[in-house]
Amino acid sequence: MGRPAISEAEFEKEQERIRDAAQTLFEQGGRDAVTLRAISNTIGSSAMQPYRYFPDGKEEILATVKARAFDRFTLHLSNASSRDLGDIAQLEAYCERYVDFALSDPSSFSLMYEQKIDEETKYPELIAAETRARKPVLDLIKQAVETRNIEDDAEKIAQILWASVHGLVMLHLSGQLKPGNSLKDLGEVLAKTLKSGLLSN
Amino acid sequence: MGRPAISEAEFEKEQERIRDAAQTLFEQGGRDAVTLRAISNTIGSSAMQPYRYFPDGKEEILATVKARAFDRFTLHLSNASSRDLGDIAQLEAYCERYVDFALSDPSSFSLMYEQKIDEETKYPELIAAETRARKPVLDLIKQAVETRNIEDDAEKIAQILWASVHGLVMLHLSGQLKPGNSLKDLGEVLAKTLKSGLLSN
DNA sequence: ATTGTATATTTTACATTGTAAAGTAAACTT
DNA sequence: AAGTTTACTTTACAATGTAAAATATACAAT
Repeated sequence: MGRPAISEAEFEKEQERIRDAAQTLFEQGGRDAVTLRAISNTIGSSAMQPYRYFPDGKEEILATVKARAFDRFTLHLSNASSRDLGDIAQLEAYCERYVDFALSDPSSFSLMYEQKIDEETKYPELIAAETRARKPVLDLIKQAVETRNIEDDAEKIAQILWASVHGLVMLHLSGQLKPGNSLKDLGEVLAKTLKSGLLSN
Repeated sequence: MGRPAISEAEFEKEQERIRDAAQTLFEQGGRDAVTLRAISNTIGSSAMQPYRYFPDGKEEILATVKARAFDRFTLHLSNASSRDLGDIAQLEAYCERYVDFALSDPSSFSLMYEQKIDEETKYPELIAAETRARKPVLDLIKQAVETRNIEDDAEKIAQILWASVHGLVMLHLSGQLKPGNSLKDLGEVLAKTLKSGLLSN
């Protein structure tokens, strides 16, 4: 009795339409362009419609856009692994890919790493997506650490490598690197320094 | 002829009251608590009053709050330099101070490094303030590079050191470091790695 | 067929925000 | 006393997120 509830598949399809709309708006006009009215306008519905599919409203919608950006990031990074390279060369390739992504889609990158308090606990999917992105690098490092008898914890090494590149990119994106030194140059110096630092243990 | 214009000193005093109000609001309730009505309420004026002293409105007011946060950061870092320590030990002290600051006032730190497009060109004072914070570290590194005949560019080294610590802290603040490894531990591994990497050249 | 009811969607309404524009007050000169 | 310039307030408005109410829809039961 009553109007039939839509199927789960349809529900998810509708979620996807909303997320697509939000993402397009984000790409075209940045964060501020993502409003519920703009989204609903795009999908041809009332302003309240998105709430049916994302009860938390705008915050939740943006979280899914973020998660998707992380997925693109993961994919982009995974293209860096060429099995025929040595582990160090592979790590360097990851580093380059990381920078590539941030430069090719800086607004997505900024969105991914913007800091909303407690968002990570509210949307664990975000943390999961970020972890997925980092995993290949971690695995590679674990393997390298084993091969080379490096004494440090592989996980810690992975995190500091990731964090170093991350910091470089973040400072670049917020315009706080000295203009003279390109990101590429600095990345090379960083890679060289970390490499010799790790191998000399 | 006409009501007398207030003196420059008074103008700046009024700016300071507004900035103080904004800063207090920020400290107590985060970014969202900083509204023009809350500010004007605090200083006992109409909502439009702040515009007299900051024509660009909210954005400009927040930029001054940011700049002041950078100044506090600079001060905090400057307390790290003990002349009786070696250069490496001093660098490690800076690193520790950096982390300290971010952990003791994470919301200010986030504000300082949040990414508003084109803000740096609109408010060059912000970039200047960030440069001031970094300068002691840069000087120290320049000196160390000279002393030790390291071949790399001191400026580049300074930037990658700064960026590495920055990245570590940023990831920590956005909850994206594995919970197991404390920031302190990772900072030590990072410091050790960079140190041996730089000195082995 | 009509009525009832559960679900889906829209309409309406409201509080909050930044800020433009118009209005008012104050203090000086003439 | 009148005029003018500066400081400040009041009013007004558009945009936004979203709660609450209203409506539409599609089935079941009678």
